[in-house]
Amino acid sequence: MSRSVKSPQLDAFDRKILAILQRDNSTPQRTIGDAVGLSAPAVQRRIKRMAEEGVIQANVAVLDPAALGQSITIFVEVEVISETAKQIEEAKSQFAAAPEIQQCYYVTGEADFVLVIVVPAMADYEALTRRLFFGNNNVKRFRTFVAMDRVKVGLSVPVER
Amino acid sequence: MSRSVKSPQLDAFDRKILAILQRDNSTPQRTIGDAVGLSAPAVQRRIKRMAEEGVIQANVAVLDPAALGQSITIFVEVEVISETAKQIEEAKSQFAAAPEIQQCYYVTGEADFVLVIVVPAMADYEALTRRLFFGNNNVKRFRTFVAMDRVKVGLSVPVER
DNA sequence: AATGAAATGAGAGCGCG
DNA sequence: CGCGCTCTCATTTCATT
Repeated sequence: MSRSVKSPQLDAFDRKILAILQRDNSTPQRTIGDAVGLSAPAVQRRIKRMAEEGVIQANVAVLDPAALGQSITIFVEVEVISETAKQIEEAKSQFAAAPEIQQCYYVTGEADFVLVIVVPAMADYEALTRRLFFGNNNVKRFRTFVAMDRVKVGLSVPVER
Repeated sequence: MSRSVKSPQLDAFDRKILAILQRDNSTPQRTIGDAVGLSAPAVQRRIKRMAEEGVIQANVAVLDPAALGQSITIFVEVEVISETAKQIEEAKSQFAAAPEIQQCYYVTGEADFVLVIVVPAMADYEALTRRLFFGNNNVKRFRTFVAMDRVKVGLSVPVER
């Protein structure tokens, strides 16, 4: 469920702060203040407010998948047979529950779902397909794309107006 | 360029720490220590080491695209005409440079690139396609999938063995 | 109503055993 | 690796515009 809680009213200061935090959230508030032209407490209040409003959703460490033995990134388009609300919800929760699935989008177009998957080896992906796709009789078809290069990876949002 | 600097030798403590930081990197070291069974300084040393090794690549804030007026997420498969090294590199740097493109992967399969794009409105996506795809005569074809629901979004890597 | 300066407190960083 | 200290930085208070 996507919840946009409030009407966030972001001014130019807020956007500059977000641009910095999005790149490195360990930046001291003092440093941020110098960069945007505010004092540290002012920066702190704005950050707190935006966290409460949900503009800042989380503060996370970005890890190197390869270092964790998860070196293969795979894209999958999934097409389902029946698109009843119940079955779509079922598919959503099933995909969301799989730890190998980093991202899952419900989409329009020639496919119904797009998945981004990270696994240690192709054998693991094969096992996953058996469990998730072949083991689900509502899956009509799926197409696999194996990533050879992660050209650009991130969840960064353009902040400028 | 993907740089795996070292052979990181991660033990069970490291993995537990990473699992926590990946969810919330503002967690106090003391709290992490209690959770994994180590003292705060030990946790700190491990975090520092993993940051230096590149296992921890960045510490970032995750923002709500909708709150920033970027409410549409789009998935695109791009197929190119000529796949010479030079032209692939050219396409990579072009895609990497566009701020609307959150993620770009070079893939095997029926497409050559997969893109994840975030824009304020469809008109912006249309403008982007004109610039990036129709304006590039090495692009043979592209298929668009508009996200209706972001079921699962993240860059989380499975940490368990 | 939001800011900045100064005081307080929590947590990170570092040397020690 | 854990214990202690120190010091930076986050957080609160308060006067100000």
